[in-house]
Amino acid sequence: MLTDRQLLILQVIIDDFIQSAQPVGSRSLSKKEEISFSSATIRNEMSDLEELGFIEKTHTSSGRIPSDKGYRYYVDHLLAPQKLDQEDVYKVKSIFAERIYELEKIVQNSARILSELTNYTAIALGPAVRENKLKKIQIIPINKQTAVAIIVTDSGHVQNRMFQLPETMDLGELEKLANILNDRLAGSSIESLNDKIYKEVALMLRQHINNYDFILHSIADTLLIPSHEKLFFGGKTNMLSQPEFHDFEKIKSLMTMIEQEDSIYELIRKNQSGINIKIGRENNNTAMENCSLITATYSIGTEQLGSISILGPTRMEYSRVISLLDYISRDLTAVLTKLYQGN
Amino acid sequence: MLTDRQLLILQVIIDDFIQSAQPVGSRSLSKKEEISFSSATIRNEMSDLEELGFIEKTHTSSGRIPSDKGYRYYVDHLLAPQKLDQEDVYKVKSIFAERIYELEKIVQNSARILSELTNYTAIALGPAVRENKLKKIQIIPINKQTAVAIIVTDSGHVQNRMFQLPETMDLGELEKLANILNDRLAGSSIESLNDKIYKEVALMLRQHINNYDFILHSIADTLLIPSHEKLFFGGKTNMLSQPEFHDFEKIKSLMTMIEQEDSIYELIRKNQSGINIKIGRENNNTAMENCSLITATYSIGTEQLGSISILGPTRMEYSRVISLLDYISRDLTAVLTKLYQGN
DNA sequence: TGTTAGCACTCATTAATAGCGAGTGCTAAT
DNA sequence: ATTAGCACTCGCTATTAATGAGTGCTAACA
Repeated sequence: MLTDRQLLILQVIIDDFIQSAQPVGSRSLSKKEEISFSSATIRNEMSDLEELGFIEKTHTSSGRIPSDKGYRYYVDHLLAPQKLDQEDVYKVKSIFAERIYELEKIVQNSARILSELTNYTAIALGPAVRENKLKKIQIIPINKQTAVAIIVTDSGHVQNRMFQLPETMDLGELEKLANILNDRLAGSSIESLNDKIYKEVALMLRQHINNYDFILHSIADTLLIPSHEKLFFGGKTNMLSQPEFHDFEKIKSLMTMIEQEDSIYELIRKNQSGINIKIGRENNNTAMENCSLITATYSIGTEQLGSISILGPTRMEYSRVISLLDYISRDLTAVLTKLYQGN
Repeated sequence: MLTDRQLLILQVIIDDFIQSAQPVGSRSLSKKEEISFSSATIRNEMSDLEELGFIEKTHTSSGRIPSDKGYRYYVDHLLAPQKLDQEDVYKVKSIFAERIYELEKIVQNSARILSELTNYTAIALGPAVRENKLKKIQIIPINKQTAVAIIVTDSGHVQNRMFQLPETMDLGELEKLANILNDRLAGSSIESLNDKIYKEVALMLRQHINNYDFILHSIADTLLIPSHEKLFFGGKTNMLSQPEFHDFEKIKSLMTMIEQEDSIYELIRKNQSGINIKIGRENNNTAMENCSLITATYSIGTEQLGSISILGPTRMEYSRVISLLDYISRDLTAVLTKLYQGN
């Protein structure tokens, strides 16, 4: 167990390093007003803290920097929740100022604002449509060979895809097709559609529609949900300004990873509701070794919809970011719940 | 006018620099097999070429590098069109291998493949919907207060937006609204819709729809086309690997510009059909000082739809990039024309 | 007269060197 | 238990010198 003095020193080291990005030495620590003992005492304590794994040296005679473990302890035990100042609150509120009814736009806005507020990179995972219910399927012929299928969910999400028509299909038959699909599938969850088409609708189609086999797969494909929800980014290039990324290999691997939606999705996928914090190597990703990721989820009622994350250096302003994320996600949840609860 | 020998030297300097990214000196030039005169002679010629503005020195005793003007001359007069090798052709063909009916996906694919083939950044400007004709407007109520309007064009493009309903609006009335809109607007170009709604449809709506004024603007907004077509990117981070961008300020301003869709749009907006080449400062953008942009347009029939560009360092493989872009854009135009011509 | 050999000069780059300063660990005195 | 003191480490910066790839200019040559 750490003594009070060790805690104090750890906290001051981390606060200082977050601010300066420079290793913190015993002498400069001893000058701080919070600290009333000599640099020699601090050196002894730092030596212990290092042995315990909370801080590290960059070389034998350097000052100390926090380790992942140090940040973890800081985040779990030492963090004083920061009050947002008026300007922050004002900016966050502006996300909801416009009357926007599309979830995606709101979420996208949140990412942008958040990145501006923090100067880090914001990543928002768009609302899941998996559990949305099908409102309506429209099939609209474009020309003799092609038609576009449009599905609309009960949250107003629209998704569409073109497919090829069999030669012989006429308008009446297309309409019949759409009717059957709507009769059978309206109200079903989006994620179940593809399944249901084969299990419950196929037979019906076979009876009523010519060229049934030709069109079945096209339709089924159309109803498939994308492998993951949309990702929205804000401040993708902000990390270029962080001193820890003034190293070409580091920035390159990070930027390349950010461009790869799959790996980003992998990073932010599983999150319990509330605030989730992954520090440095906890992210299990070499490109993220010097980064922390803080994620907050948003919901409608109790149903978790998506998440908003901040990606910053491990030397991140945890307190501020957590406060902001917490605030935004609560607001987002409240607004969305009010808008969409109990359709 | 340049002598043949000067042309030869200019060409060899540029070819060498494109390959090596290092200033080219007289001695190393004299060793090339194409060149059969002494380094002293070359120095004299280079001195002239510099005076004429085709090449530059990085410092008083350095080798020469091509200037923007040098590249421009090279591109306009010296470029030998390069034959694509089998592998390139194969990869380009793969863009069209899948049976995809959505223009946007094809264009997006082109950008990705092109960036992989060149290791530069590819930017595709999606198909313009401005001149598409309206196929159908659908209005689908989501709940008591909101509905989603969906418009479909004759090319299968779908665009949708949610809007708020007046309290008193019932289903029948919504349907009536949709019918009026379809009657009046089907077949009109997308860019004219917003206008027409106010000029030609407003009166009709006023007569038949309660709360006409409430809904008019919502509908009109929905029919507004976005300020510019979609942009698709490939290889956004490729420029990080170019030696000319191993400078933090440069890479930062370039990446930041790439993230700003507006400025990218500004760069690639106006292009005559065919291949367009902008070298370095010709782009009129400080972040692009060390970049060239080569753009090819694609069309359906003779109607220009969009463009595909390659953004690379001024020291770019012009010959190869031009060949690739030319090839892809022709293919794209051919495929699209075949698919969509004369709906 | 166009070409080339030769030479003095420039400048980026690299390696070696030294001094500075911020830091440490350890020891001994308080 | 705390602290003053001291030797030591190491990154950083500046200086210097050597190297080498390049230049421009001049004079000789074909």
